[in-house]
Amino acid sequence: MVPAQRPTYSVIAKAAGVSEATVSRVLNGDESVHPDRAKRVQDAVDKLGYRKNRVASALASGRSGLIAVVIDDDLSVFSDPFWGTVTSGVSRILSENGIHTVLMVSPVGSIDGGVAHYLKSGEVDGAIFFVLHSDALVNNLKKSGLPMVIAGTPHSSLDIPFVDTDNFGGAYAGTKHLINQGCKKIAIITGDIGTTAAKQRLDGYLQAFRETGGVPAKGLICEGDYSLESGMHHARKLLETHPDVDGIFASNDLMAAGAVTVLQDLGRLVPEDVKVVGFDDALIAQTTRPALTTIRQDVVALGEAAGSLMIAQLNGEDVKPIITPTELIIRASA
Amino acid sequence: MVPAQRPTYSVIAKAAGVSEATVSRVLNGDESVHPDRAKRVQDAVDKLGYRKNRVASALASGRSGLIAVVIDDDLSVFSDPFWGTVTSGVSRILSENGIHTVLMVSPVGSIDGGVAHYLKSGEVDGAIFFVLHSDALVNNLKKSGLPMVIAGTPHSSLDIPFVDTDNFGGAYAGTKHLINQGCKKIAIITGDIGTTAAKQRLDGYLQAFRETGGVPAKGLICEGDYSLESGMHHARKLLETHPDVDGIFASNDLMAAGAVTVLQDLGRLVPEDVKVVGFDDALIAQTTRPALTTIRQDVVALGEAAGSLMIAQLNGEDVKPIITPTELIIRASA
DNA sequence: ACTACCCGCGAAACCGCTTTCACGAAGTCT
DNA sequence: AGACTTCGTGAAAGCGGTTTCGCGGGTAGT
Repeated sequence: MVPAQRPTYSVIAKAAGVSEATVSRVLNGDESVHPDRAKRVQDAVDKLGYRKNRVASALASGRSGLIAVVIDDDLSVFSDPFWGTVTSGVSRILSENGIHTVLMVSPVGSIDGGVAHYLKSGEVDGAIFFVLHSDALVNNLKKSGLPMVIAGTPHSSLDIPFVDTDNFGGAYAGTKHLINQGCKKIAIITGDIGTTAAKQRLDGYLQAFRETGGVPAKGLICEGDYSLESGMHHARKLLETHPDVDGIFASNDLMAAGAVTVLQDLGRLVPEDVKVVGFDDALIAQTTRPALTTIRQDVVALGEAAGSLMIAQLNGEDVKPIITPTELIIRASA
Repeated sequence: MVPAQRPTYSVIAKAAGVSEATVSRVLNGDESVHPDRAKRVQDAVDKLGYRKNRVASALASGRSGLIAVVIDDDLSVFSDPFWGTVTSGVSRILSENGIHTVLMVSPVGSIDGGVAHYLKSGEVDGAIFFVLHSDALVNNLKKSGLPMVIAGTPHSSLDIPFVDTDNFGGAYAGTKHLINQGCKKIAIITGDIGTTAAKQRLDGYLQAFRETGGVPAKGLICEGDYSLESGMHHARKLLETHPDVDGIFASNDLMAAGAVTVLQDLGRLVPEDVKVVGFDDALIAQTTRPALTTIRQDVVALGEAAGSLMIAQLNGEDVKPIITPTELIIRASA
């Protein structure tokens, strides 16, 4: 069975009695074509079920209609639903705009690796980066003029548009909630402090603290790394150094869950003796007993924001970073 | 800054003192070129850092170098890290073969929707499908000759290559483990029974049961839907109808986690009173307390298998379905 | 030694769309 | 009324590869 040959400009042009150039103009929204002829073209297109050949179009115009989503092939992607969810948000928005998402799961470390070459090669019209351990690549790419969006706050203050959760605000709200619940001695277990998100959450915590007029005692700030184990480890340590701790803000739910487990193992009641707040509203927040009070971030919205920021750039619009709001979800742990 | 113009065939051809046709032949592995000239071309390519323009190549050859990964925009993708992980496995294998992965997160229901059109349009060289609620689309697409791979067992026995976890074997092993641990009354909470995976896991459970000579009592087979809530719901119901249940095999870890939570809430000790086995070895299996004994499936391997099956097809090789093995991971819950 | 093949290679057409350029018609200005 | 713009449009030149076609020389067959 020969797959029905799709019509080309030449066919449409003939059918509409115009030149191929005019067909192209109509199909690309050039206003200067006379409405009558435009309509003739449109009719022919509809009638013949014409669909533009993306590849030919890309070759001629230099625009591929492809956006790369670059994910550092380090960790995260596996086991963490977070990035998958963001990606699907991105993909949805882009495809609504006729743009496809190509996935690059690859080590992003070097300025000069395969990814860098690919992105510079003009095969994609833009790139969205996840999980930045370093700004080096992005910084370098900026010179090439490639439209980019970073998901997560970049380290340095490049003027590259980014989207991020309101880490500061979320942490502030979580800490504030502990304060409002009457906690007097509130610790924080931070995430990997090499990430800006962890720093911002710490800042939110500090801000809430500051407003009470106090300063967190030394030792109440524990540097974790987002893992369950680090949550457990720091909870244990906290109970040794500060047996009177009565509130813990953890920078993610995993660490919060670890902390809860240890607290209970060591005879503390949650939330009666110690209240715990997490961050993310991941699944584990619901399955932990007591269920975790936590800061929900809207991951899909984050992806959609990244997508729309990219679209805006492609349209030559000025773009500003987007910070998506968080929401305090009150459950049983605080 | 003008981005350094990349060299084209014309430049390479001149540098090597051959025609563009010869350059093309060399770069596409045509054996018929004399080794000496081939080497001259190769040297020129290396020296000038030539990289083929994918788009131009696609237009001329009709092969785009793109494979679509089609994910039904229903559920799963969100909250379940599974598909993200498979996708990254696919992506890795494909990119090793110079092929890019384009992501389509979209409703796959209709035979005639946007996805179908896109896939038929020849813009991609093949498609890998995830999560099939219906074989209709795939079945229809088969006629067009598009190379396809299905991740997960298809419903009907199309002769489309697929990759899947050994659902039957895994469930059998999990149930067997419960039996070996001395459980007398073992329930199963199945996944969405509309999926073949759920059916196969149920079959594995039944098989293990059958070998004991017994038949599962009515009401021990609970039809869940892979969600945390359904795990909780059915655990609650089980305790009502069969208070003496002493083993639960859940078709995924999420439901297992839900079941454990409920069991504990209702005063049962896990694993002392009731033993629980999950499936997947997802992150939540490790974070649940007690940590879940579960059936690990190698999700990355699954993705890689899907990728390599696609590569094989593109190379015109004959392909057979791939079933990846599972492994019983014994933790604390059983 | 003469015809029949085969083989490596270059010329050129072609893939389907975009964009520049120039031309004729219509409109504007002095 | 003549000179100068402006505007809509088509012809044609790409975009950067791939592939068909046919040529010339070497090999094989008789």
